Order: sequence, then C-alpha cells, then structure tokens
Amino acid sequence: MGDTKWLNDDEMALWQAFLTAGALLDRRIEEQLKAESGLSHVQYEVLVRLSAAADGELRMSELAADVLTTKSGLTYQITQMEKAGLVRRRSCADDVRGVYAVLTDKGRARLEGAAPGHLRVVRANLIDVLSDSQVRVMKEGLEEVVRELGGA
Amino acid sequence: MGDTKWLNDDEMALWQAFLTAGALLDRRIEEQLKAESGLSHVQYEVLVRLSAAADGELRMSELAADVLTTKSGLTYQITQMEKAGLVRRRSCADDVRGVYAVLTDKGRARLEGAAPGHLRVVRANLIDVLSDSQVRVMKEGLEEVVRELGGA
DNA sequence: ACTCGATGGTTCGAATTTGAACAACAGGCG
DNA sequence: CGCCTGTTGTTCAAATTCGAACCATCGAGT
Repeated sequence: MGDTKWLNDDEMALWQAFLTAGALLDRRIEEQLKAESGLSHVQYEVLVRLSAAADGELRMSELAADVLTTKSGLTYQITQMEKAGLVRRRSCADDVRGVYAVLTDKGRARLEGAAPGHLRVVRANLIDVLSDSQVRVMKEGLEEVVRELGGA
Repeated sequence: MGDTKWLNDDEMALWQAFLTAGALLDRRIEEQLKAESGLSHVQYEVLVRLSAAADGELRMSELAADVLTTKSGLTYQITQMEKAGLVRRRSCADDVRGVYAVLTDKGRARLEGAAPGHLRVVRANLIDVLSDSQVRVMKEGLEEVVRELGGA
C-alpha cells in the first residue's frame, strides 16, 4: 500500500483546465461585475438567491450555504450590503437566534441592472464556447462531483 | 438589441454545478493540504511549478502567471515560503529587475510529502467520480474555455 | 421543568488578496 | 546617445476571508 496512483495525461489536463478555467472565469466575472454594477461576485450571488426565494428573504445560515461561503463571511457581506441599502436584516419570529436577510427594492433593482451584463460574460466565456452535448456531459459530470462533495 | 438571452435549464445547471464543484473542491483541498502538510493550495501549486521547471527555478512573473495569481499576491506568498525555507530568491544575471524563485531541498521534500495526499483528494472527488469518456469531454470543453479566456 | 449536545449568528484577530502607485530598468528606434 | 513605452517586482492601504471562540437559544430526551 501507500503507492500513489498518479494521473494520466487526460486526467491531468482535465484537472489543470478545471483550475485554470475556474480562476480565469472568476477573475473576469469579478472585474466585469465590479466595473459595471459595483458588485462583487459574492454579493451578486446573494442577490440572486434572495430574489429567487419566497418573499425575497432567507435565513443567514441557508444563504451562507447557498452562496458557498462561511458563516462569518456572510455576516461580513450582509453588513456591507446593508450599508449599501441592497439588503436588510429582520429577526426571526419563531427563533430568537434567527436572522433573515431581506432583499430591498434597491437590491432587486441593482440585480436586474447587473444580470444582463453578468450573463453575457458567462455566455461568452463558458456556455457559448461549448456544444449542446458538451454542456450536457459536463453538467452531468459536475453534478456528480458536487454530489460526491456533499453539496447535493 | 438589449434583450438578454437567458440560460436554458441545462446551461443553468452546468453553470451552477461548475461554481459549486469548484468552491467545494477547493475547500476540501485547502483543508486537506493545510492539515496534512501545512501548505495552502497556492503554495502547493508554487512548489509544483518550481519542481517541474528546469533547475527548479522560475521568474516571479512567469510563476505568477502559472499559478494564476497576481504579482503582488505572489510576492507575498514567496516571502512567506522563504521564511519557511521552502523557497529562496535569487536575482537574475541578465536582467537587474528580474528575480528567480528557487526551490530548496526542503521545499522539494515538502512537495513530495504532500503530493500523495493531495492527489488522493483530487482523485476521490473529481477524477474517479467521472468515466473515461466524461474526463475526455470535460477536458476538451474546459480547455476550450481556457483558450477563450486567453489562458492558452 | 431540566440537562445536554447541536444550532444560529456574531465577533475578533490573523492571514490573505487586491489594485493602484511606485521605482528601476529593458529595449527599440530615431 | 536620448527618448519613450512597456516590464519587473515590490510596497502600501484597504478590502476581504478565514477559523476559532463565544453567547444565546433550541429541542430532544428524561
């Protein structure tokens, strides 16, 4: 035992491409979003989740899980967004500890303004670069990876 | 003009899975690496690049590009790694501005110690979750994305 | 009602990342 | 040679992230 099974060429190339694509794409998204809407990617995701939720509000913990950030990370971001008026905190009725993050009108407007530009970047650099069948296969594969990582 | 072409279900799912897989996988890698070898993922990548390079050394700028980080980000990390004795700085003969990051024996040893564990995580959560054909398709697709993003 | 092991959010300090500004130099070209 | 533009790597402050510690509360089980 203890002998390591290395990656073959395709596997290595996949891993490398996965890292590179992720990093470069994130960079581009971040800069586009910041320039065009003054939002960070995390903040954009927060707005997306909230706007998709019933009444435009979610518990901090659920939001943190959705946005793939840590609890403290979300606390920080929500504080920032609250200062910017994009979001508001509301304490939970049935659980004194609980806190809801609530989307404000301003927040919703900001999201609507940012979405098209963001989408353009995602399309231009990821979706439209792939064929329909590539999209399907990669979706299947990555969903399996997510499942494995317990992010189901 | 101005009307936005949204994503269909598969495209949306792919984008979501891509983000989630990336974030979760990075998290797991980071924690495994830190726990088992006291390295961050960036530092690990630095060691990998240096060990792959001739004489185990690379110019700062090239290394920064390889590792997908900014110039200042690399300066910081190399300083940390230098303190830890994993790396050493050497100034460039033919270009007074230039600086080489050089892998030390200790650095190489640390990499060798860390690699098997790191590889296990990559395998368990990405590679081994996919079929050979999925690996090939995803590799092709992601390489195309990287090309599009100018990371050729 | 009471205890005890989870849960929800925040707080804190340390580590890291970012981007702009900077200084020093390289390299081509008139 | 002298000028001009682009590089190289570092520095600095500000923004963000991380993780552990913390407090208050919940909820199941007794």
